[in-house]
Amino acid sequence: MKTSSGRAKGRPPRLSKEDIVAAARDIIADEGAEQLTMRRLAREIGCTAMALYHHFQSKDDLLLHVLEDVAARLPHPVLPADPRERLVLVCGLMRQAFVENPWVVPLVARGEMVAPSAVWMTEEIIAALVGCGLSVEQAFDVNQTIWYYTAGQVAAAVRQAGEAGQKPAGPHYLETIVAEQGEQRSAETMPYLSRLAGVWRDLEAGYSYQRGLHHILDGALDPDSHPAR
Amino acid sequence: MKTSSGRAKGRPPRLSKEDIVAAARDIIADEGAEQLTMRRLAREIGCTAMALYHHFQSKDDLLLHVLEDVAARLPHPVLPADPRERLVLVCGLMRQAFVENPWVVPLVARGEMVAPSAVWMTEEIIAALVGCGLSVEQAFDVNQTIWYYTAGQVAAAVRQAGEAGQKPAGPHYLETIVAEQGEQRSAETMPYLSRLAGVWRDLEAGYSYQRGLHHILDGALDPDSHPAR
DNA sequence: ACCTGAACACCGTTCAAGT
DNA sequence: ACCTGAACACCGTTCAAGT
Repeated sequence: MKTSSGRAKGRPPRLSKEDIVAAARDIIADEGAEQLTMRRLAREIGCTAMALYHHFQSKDDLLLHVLEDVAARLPHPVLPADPRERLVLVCGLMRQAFVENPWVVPLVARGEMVAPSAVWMTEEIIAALVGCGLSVEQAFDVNQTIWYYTAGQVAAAVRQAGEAGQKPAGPHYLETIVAEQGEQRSAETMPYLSRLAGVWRDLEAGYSYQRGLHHILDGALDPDSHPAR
Repeated sequence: MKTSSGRAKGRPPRLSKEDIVAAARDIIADEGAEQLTMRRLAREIGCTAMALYHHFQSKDDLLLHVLEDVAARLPHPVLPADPRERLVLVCGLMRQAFVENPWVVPLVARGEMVAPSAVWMTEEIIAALVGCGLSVEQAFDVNQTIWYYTAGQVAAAVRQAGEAGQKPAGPHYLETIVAEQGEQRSAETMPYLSRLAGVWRDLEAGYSYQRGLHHILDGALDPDSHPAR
């Protein structure tokens, strides 16, 4: 019942916010966020770029709506009772959501944009941390730590996935550095890195987000690790 | 003795790579990385934008040289003998370097650019982790975890610092959400976040990178946390 | 070899005008 | 109220030409 007062005035809209958001979402999904420009979006919809500004204040405003649209479609499964299991599962869902929507990572990491439909994850994480025996303040702290870790890990994972798409994965920069300054000298100045250079990519591929998360939880849930503040 | 063979041919260069890099570094330091454009840089130096392309393949190539220049100027103090103390100190230096040069965060986090002059930090971290009793493979893993955490934390810290500069720090988005859907309903659907919304910024300001790092180390250096792989 | 001038193919956004 | 057309103020980069 949104027809506020009397009948609608003026020209009836040909474009709806929902349609524009949906079209933007499709372009990002199909061709990546870099391909989403106001002109490109307008071409897809069949209007001029300027018509979009009648529905959204700016491109950022539009992106905020796309973000909320994506967040509203995220899975919200039933969670296990054990708080630590809940924690690992929700963090995994959060990470998965970012991996599948890599364009939101820089926006959300910079803290400029947030989707109301996704805050339940943070609520669950803090609640589960409290369930593990932390105070609310401690839970806030650990939630931050987890978030920073997750954001950084996803950024790196997205990068690797992007690289895998195009090039035949040339030599890692560490190999280049070792090659440039010579193996002899490299082994002296950076013994570990010169050994690891060749297998760096393999080790990277074997990295487990969940294992790292468990390390953080092991350290953060230890009662001794939280002095009175 | 780089004058390879015979005397120099052609027109003597008016611009040097070093001068261009220095000018670019100054612009970024004074006005931020967003202000560095090829045209702006050329104006500063007193040439056309196109002249720059005779010294660098692209803007990215130029940025790579600026990055290396910055990395080469980072402090490299004597480190304590105790491996855990070394770890915390080197990570602090790394974080500090990023906080003081926020423009490198997205570049390095995406893994596209790396400065040879800064790899000693990674070498020290891995060596210290081995000194704490880990295998090289385990040390690699934990180094990744630390790196992800650091990258994410710095990105957030830089954001906050940027916000503090301009606006009088409007309400946090959590407060906005709570206000929009009502305190009553918010307290039901997200009890912890509705309680934390008002003090979120204060808690954020009280977050300690070092404390989070210690949590990670506590968990990761525990012998039980590394099953055979 | 080193640098210039003009141009290409883009951006997000403003603003006056049309229906 | 809704949309168009032209324009503004930018980008990074290419390419032929000058010295």
